[in-house]
Amino acid sequence: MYTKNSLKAELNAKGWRLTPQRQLILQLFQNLPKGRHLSAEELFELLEKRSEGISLSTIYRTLKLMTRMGILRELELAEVHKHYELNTAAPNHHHHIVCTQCNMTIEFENNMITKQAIKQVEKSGLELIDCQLTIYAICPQAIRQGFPAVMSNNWVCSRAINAANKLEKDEE
Amino acid sequence: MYTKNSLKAELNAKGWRLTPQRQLILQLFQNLPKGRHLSAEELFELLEKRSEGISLSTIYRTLKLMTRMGILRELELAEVHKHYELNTAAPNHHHHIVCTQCNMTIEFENNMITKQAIKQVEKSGLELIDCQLTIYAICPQAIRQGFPAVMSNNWVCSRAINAANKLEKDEE
DNA sequence: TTAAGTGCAAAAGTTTTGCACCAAG
DNA sequence: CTTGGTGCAAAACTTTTGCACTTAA
Repeated sequence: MYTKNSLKAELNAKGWRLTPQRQLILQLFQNLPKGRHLSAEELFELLEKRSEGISLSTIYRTLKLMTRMGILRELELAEVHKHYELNTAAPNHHHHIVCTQCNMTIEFENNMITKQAIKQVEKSGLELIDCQLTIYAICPQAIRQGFPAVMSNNWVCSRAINAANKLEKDEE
Repeated sequence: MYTKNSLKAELNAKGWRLTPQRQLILQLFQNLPKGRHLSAEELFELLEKRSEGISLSTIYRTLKLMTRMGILRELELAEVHKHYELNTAAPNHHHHIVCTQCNMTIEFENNMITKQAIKQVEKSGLELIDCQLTIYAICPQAIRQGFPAVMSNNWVCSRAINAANKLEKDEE
């Protein structure tokens, strides 16, 4: 959990500055419901709604910076865009199962995986920033529709629609 | 390992067709050195060099199709583009460590991780297609340069350059 | 024969950049 | 003050699509 001051300290240590935009973006991530992640575009729209507009380019620049600093983690899910969420200490890392057909995402924690990741990275002599197990799978709905044929490129299983609706609600 | 016939069978079973382009692309992936993966653009250039040009759109379409069929796996490494490689049976899946600064990639196998992934996905009732643990880390070179400050956006550590040179050679 | 696949060119997106201005340290 | 950050608009890329033409089955 960052305070204004600890964020400032960490930035300044590297010759970077604390700006209202950076503060706002981090704060927003810290208030996000657990398990929720945002793309650059979503973040942009969220801020616009609150009329605390930040330009898209600043958002892109900030997301990249914070990812490099290890403050955010960049998720590469089946969806088109990169998504971001707060990075937490290694043993609390969570991982994702994604339906390749409908993008439905399930989050889970599994310490054994995280531990193995730490072991692997130590063995290689690098320094861990983040680790993510992404499992690509097909959900039962999609199987029932006869994956991988039948459905068109835009086919969306109903679970996905439910998940999308749920997210919409969370935002209100 | 697909033969022309087994590929054809699998395609036809879903109402799709075997085309010279699809055959060529799959063949190319099957001949790739172990651990090598390609982006759409790289694949395009590789084919162009051999004057067996396939249009970029066909390449994109084919990569997507084969990923959905489970023939290829889509890797989301730190690099900009998606990369693709042959998908193998689950217990042989390998995972990646990527330096977020220089994109240097280390491949490793770890059955415990794969087993946990299988367990997780079974628990959730979906059907596994692929699982990838991606570890984001910083390599010693990058640390020495004072990560995460100092280096510009384009900074590339020498290890990356070595790795790149090595790849070039593999291609000849 | 006919439905699917290809290539091309155009469109749609996403992400990055140059530059003038502003502001944190 | 001076260096880094922001916003804007333009540029650069990546990926998708419409369409006419080919071709696998």
